[in-house]
Amino acid sequence: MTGQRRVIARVLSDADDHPDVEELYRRASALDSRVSVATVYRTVRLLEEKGILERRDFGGGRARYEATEHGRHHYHLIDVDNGKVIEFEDPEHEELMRRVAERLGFDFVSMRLELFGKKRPQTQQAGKTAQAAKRKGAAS
Amino acid sequence: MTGQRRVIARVLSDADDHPDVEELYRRASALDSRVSVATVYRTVRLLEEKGILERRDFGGGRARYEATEHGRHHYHLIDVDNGKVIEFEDPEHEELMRRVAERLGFDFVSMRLELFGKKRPQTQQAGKTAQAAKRKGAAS
DNA sequence: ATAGCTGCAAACGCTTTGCCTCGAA
DNA sequence: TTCGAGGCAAAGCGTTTGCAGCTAT
Repeated sequence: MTGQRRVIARVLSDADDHPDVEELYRRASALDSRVSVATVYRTVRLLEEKGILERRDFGGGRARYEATEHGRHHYHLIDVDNGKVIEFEDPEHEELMRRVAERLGFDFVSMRLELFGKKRPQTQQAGKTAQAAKRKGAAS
Repeated sequence: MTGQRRVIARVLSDADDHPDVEELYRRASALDSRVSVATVYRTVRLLEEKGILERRDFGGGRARYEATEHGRHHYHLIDVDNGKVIEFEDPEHEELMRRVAERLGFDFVSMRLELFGKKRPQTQQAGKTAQAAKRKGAAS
């Protein structure tokens, strides 16, 4: 394992948001200026194949990544005004979809679910989820 | 309105599947060899802006289109083995997601839901939905 | 006649890849 | 020393666009 791969892996495991390749490249470059975008692409693909990382597509043309969560799945709510991503759980959901697939004569393989919303301005009791999201830069 | 736009519009309204631009171009060319891909792209974008058409992204890099349905929404189950798309309804779903958004302090704007599955081989009682899907070529 | 549409090919944005060098083991 | 990893730049892919000519109205 080389230095650049180590750096990229570190950036990825440190990230608690959903960076795209450009952002990963930026963060990795800050730690070690020798990394190139090509290596970020290659590393990210490698880690995805190993199941360590998951590629997400929130629209907007670029892939975004997050560490694979073993256990509870979560879904994403994208703020249409600023692209920020809020994670949420919905335990019943997968079971529901599993039944739908079954009803259609299919075995459930996976699903993709994204919610798009606008922050409700009036009631400010959004809770810590929104607060946590607010801390990061644009498009977490 | 020119001939090529008419042809493309016709191909689109005739389609009961989810063609991508390449496929639309193929079908339109068969009716009128004067159409170009650029025009297909332009027309499809135009119709989407007018709300007549909806762009879908089922993964695989290319956009796919279907006529806007006024009224009941539907979702898509993609057969991972051959890319075929089966539509299904789930009336409660949107209401469910609307509540999730609300709980997070957001107004629901839209959602994206895709199911990926493998056709179950044993029980052959899949029903007409699967039958209907079977009639079309690859990737409906 | 004229505003708008079309075809063609070039340009674009993201991602991949060929090739040759470099570095880890 | 050897073989995989990395850098760079070119290529690839779907999509968009500039430009000049053509077409409905």
